[in-house]
Amino acid sequence: MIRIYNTLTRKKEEFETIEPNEVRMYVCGVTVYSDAHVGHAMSALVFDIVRRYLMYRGYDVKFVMNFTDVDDKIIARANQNGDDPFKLAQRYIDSYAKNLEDLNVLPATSNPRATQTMKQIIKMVQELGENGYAYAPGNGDVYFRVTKDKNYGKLSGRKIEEMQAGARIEVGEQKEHPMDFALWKAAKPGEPSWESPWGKGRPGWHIECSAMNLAELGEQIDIHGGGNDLIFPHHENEIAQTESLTGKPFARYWMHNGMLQFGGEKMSKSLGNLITIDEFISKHDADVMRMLVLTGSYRAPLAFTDEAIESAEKGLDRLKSGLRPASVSAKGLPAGSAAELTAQAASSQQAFESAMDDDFNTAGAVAALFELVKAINTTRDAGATVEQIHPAQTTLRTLTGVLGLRMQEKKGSGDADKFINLLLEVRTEARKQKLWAFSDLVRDRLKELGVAIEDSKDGTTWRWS
RNA sequence: GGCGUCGUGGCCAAGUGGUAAGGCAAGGGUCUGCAAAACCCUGAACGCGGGUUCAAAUCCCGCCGACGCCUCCA
Repeated sequence: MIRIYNTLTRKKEEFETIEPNEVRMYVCGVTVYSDAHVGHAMSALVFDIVRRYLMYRGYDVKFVMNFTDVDDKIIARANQNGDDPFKLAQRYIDSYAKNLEDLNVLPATSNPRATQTMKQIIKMVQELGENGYAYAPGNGDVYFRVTKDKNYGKLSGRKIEEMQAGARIEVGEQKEHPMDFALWKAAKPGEPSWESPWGKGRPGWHIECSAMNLAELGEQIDIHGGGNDLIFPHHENEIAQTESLTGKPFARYWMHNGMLQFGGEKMSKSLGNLITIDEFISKHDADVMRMLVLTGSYRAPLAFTDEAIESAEKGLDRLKSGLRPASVSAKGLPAGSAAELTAQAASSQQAFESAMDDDFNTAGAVAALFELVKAINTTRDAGATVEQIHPAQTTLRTLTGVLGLRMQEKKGSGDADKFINLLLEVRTEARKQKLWAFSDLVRDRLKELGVAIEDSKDGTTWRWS
């Protein structure tokens, strides 16, 4: 039984889907006006891991992630560059899609966009108006009437009366209540706009997610995810809009990931303390970013430091060490000893599952994998054959795959292989003649070129490092 | 100020009532010409103060501290 921490109830709850064996899942994507940073990567990775695990557990997962492709910041950025806002958004959508692919994030079942959901958005705003939850003061804006919604604040644990201190009304807005928020915004000159019953305008930020959910997944979904900075106001407002319209509970489980910390603070565009996904990928294997997320806890803040990155990198190497083949000249172990390893693999798998079942405790799951790696390595060292460690390695490969790790050894160009092998042949000959200085020189120089050599009694092996 | 998350060895981090996982780093060892890798061994860690209990890192109260949200934000 899977248990999930639900932001709505502030408790871990048993996971029960609306439809048997089917999970309807929606994750808030990004507003596409600049390059995505590693904080976005964290969120994408967290929900990719959730999704992969649910799939492993036999669920058919419908996974929707949106793109906010019309918004103040996109327009501002486009104006600044003399660019077309739609083209700009498309460019960043493409680049984010590439980032996700690099990070080995499974493609969403669908990626709806605000601009392609306009009809449903307008319809929804209209219906909210008919129900008395929305009002149009006549300036072309439409607002949501929070005082009409008795449950407003239930996700973030806030009360309307207590929030008024921080609320403010922008010039030109005509809100009945300071906490009311825009469903539809009148177009200013030169802005992209759509025809609507209230004149030319564009949607407010929150309504698009409500409309896309409704269009893609229906009135009720199982899991709604996003960063915890979206709890208020974004998700609170989504709930208000959707539930005011349908009269049904919207999402069963609200999941929120913690923020990536950089220099003790949240990494964010407004603080400017960010590292883009492209930058990270250019320096590290994408698995390293995933490993960083896996060794932490998805709901807690994650420190993005050089030390943490290095630790993740080393941990990843260690996991990979479990996949190295046994020596072909290994003598083999008695059947009983080999069976012990297979039994260890089964119990590691159980430990992995019970950790993951408990609110996707990836740190505990990875620990189970490390124990499996140790068992494999020990058995290999003891002289097991390739076949004897193979079943355990298959388990390791499967479970790291559930976490979305690629576990690929680094590769150089294939052309180099034969020259490296030749060089090592020469070096082996030199070692026979005890030409240590020469042998070490070859090793050191290859190391500088990224080729790591390991001598053992069975011969010399090498790999890209 | 309000809401929330959290404080476990040098660092990251699991565990949430019954003798404290795991990874990284450190030290020692096996193997090796030397390295590397792997393996073995070592390490007086539960923020502070009360309380409940036979028993608390784990529950309750108070305090201190960190971070997030309360305004666009994954």
